[in-house]
Amino acid sequence: MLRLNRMTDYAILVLGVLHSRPGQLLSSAQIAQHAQLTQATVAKTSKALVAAGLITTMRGTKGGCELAIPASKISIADVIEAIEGPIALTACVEGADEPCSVQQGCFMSGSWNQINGAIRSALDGVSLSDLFNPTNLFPASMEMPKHTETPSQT
Amino acid sequence: MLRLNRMTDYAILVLGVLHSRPGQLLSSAQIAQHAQLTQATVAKTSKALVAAGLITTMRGTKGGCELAIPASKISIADVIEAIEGPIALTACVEGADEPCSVQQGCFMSGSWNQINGAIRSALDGVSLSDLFNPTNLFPASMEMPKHTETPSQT
DNA sequence: ATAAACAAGACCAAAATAGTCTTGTTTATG
DNA sequence: CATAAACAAGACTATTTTGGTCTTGTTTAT
Repeated sequence: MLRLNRMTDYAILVLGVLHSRPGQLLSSAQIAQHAQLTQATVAKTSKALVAAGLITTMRGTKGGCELAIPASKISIADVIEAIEGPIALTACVEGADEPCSVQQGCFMSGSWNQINGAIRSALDGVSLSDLFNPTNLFPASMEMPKHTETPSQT
Repeated sequence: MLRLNRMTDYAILVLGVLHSRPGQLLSSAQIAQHAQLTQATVAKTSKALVAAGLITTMRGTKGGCELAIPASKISIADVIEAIEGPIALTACVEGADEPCSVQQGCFMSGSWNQINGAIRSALDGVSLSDLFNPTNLFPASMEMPKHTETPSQT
């Protein structure tokens, strides 16, 4: 199972809380309460989101966080990259120092770029507002009972 | 970074070795030698590949492994699923027992199916033979120097 | 009967991840 | 100016996951 870090999951939650309260500066403690996380975990998550430019923070009393850009402009890929780094399936080569210890192994190489590109565009194609309002993604087709009329069947 | 398990990487190597010697029964020790892995690791990898029906094994002296189906019929998705289980990015819900501990969190839900579907088809679209012969994927365009004529530029 | 191979699972080690804690800096307010 | 509330940064620990090994058992050709 390819799976997201739990921290990425938390990041989505945090962004979701901020999204649900547009224009408000929320302290990490408030976010923690809404997302049912500890303040420390929210703070840790926020750090990466700030670094990635997805949220902005104000320090001092009355400080807090808010979305830096609208949720519709933030893709899932952005969040994953903010927390987990570049999106790429790696095989054979992990870093770059050891190209490949096996001669026979490196018949591949090029194809991963193709695969990674496809995955990235899949993740890039869904914004946080899509995620938070799933109806955006299902414009009246799909999941419909069979007996209901469907506009245009695939 | 979304990354493959190292075991999945090994599985691709093992399949690559088998693919490079079609029709031969190779013992796990032989595969290990070619893939520069230990016999034990190859055996562990093979177990999952057998369970997934990607390779077949013969027991006893003269026993060994071979591809159960041609490499062109095995997709990257097949290999990943064989080793890592179902392909799906999970967020919010990990398993199924605890639907979501956060009310505000589960505004999402549906969209992940969309995302997962896209990722799966990306991984499904590349077979092992594509991976082993990357030229299949680059039918004379892409990575070409600018000054060379390109059939149809995007 | 024996040896070479796979089968299966227990088990340990190592690495990655999650989570906590401490210390420091910024800023509004009385 | 002092204080309290908030973010900032990073060290540190614990947990979980992953990787790898080992042992025992079964199958089969010679």
